[in-house]
Amino acid sequence: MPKHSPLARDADTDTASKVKPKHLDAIAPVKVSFKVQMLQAREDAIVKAVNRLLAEKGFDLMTVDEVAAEVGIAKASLYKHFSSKEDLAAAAMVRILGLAQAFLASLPADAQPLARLVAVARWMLQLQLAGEMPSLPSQNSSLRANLMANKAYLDGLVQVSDQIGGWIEAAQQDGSVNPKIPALVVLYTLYSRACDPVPGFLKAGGQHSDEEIVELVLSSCFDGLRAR
Amino acid sequence: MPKHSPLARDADTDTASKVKPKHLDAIAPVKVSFKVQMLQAREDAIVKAVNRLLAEKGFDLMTVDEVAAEVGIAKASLYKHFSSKEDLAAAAMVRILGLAQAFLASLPADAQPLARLVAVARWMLQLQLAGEMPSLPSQNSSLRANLMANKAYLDGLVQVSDQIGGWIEAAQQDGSVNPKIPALVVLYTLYSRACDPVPGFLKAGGQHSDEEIVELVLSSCFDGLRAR
DNA sequence: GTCTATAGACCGATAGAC
DNA sequence: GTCTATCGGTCTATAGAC
Repeated sequence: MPKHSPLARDADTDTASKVKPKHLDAIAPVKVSFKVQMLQAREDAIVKAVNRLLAEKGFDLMTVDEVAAEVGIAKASLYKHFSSKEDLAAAAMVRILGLAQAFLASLPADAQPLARLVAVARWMLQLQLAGEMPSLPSQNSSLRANLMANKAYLDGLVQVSDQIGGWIEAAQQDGSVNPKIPALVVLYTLYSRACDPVPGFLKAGGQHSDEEIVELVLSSCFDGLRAR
Repeated sequence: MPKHSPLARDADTDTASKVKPKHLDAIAPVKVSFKVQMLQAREDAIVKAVNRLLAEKGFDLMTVDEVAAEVGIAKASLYKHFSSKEDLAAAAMVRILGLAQAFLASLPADAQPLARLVAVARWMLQLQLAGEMPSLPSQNSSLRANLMANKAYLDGLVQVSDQIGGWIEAAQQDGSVNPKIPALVVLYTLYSRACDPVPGFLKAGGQHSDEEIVELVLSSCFDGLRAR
């Protein structure tokens, strides 16, 4: 779990804490950097593998042995980076939240609020269809407790929610989103596109391309089933 | 789960198959009937317990020991009725499908197609909020295989889907449901209300009553998020 | 020679099955 | 009530860097 340097560092769980004390950098800066880069690269590989497995089988059916095998390292080495299976899942969620923040920031500055919301939903659906959206069971309480104790996760979630929440309110004020629906309901409805089973069913049916599926689900979400 | 009369029933795995051959009924009809009733009552208690636990914790987190404890019988007795954990889940699904069929049949004969669809969605949401909607992970492959091999489940699913599917097509023809959305997408969208996480989130938030939650989700489902 | 990180055996608990 | 498999988590012997 956390490797603290002898110098005053506050708790952190990742490899960055393995960096040499700064006064030694002048002696062998390249080497240290390389070592750290290797560790970070491996951590990244671990998180990506976890992400993929979470998307494919879900938390309960994912085993730590599988993760280790997929990364190609020993299970004990996993526990040098992450102290529990829950931590692995949390790291995957933090990664996704980071990707989400990057996506939100990449939207054109002149985009209308509603267009932004649609773009967010589309992004989540595409990610899900690509098998890259980790979906955690909301029922597992030990997992929930772990997530709620994870600062990086909570921070990311709050930031993303605040940003999207602002767009929802703006869209309701400019009249493009139904103002009768509480903003929180709109937010949850958008979030739930990340674990919507409909895209998977349609994909399994084989009648539609991924693009068609995304647009169909977006249409049912924003326009509703009732005729307009 | 449907209880067939001793007359004209085909092979099945549940207790009903333990019924005495018909020609013996005249000899000791009361006794047999009582015995069978006890077995059926216990089976019913088992399936209801499974249903509740599936709704509460999901398939993966539900243990067979829990089921036995909840029913108040020995675990071994469970295996007299159902040969595997997957079978238990399948029985719960068959029961729910039976309830669904009864509900569909109870709708007034003069109800419009769209009104029927809304009623179905409302029924699923109410069941979910009441903690009585078993939701199975669509990822677990052994469970899926077991369900797909279960005739009673498939039959029930097909019957319900056919009935609702007919209403969807009628609603699209009378112009009340968007005809641009394939009927299958509409059907899946309705089904997915059974495992929609939004009601649970809203309930956990405590800002809305169950009735409000149902109507909010119905509105977002049928009217969409976009303003009309 | 010392020190660290790893790989793979290992353990305890638990769940499904009978 | 027992048996077996599996999973999360740990321990130890070793290989390699310095």
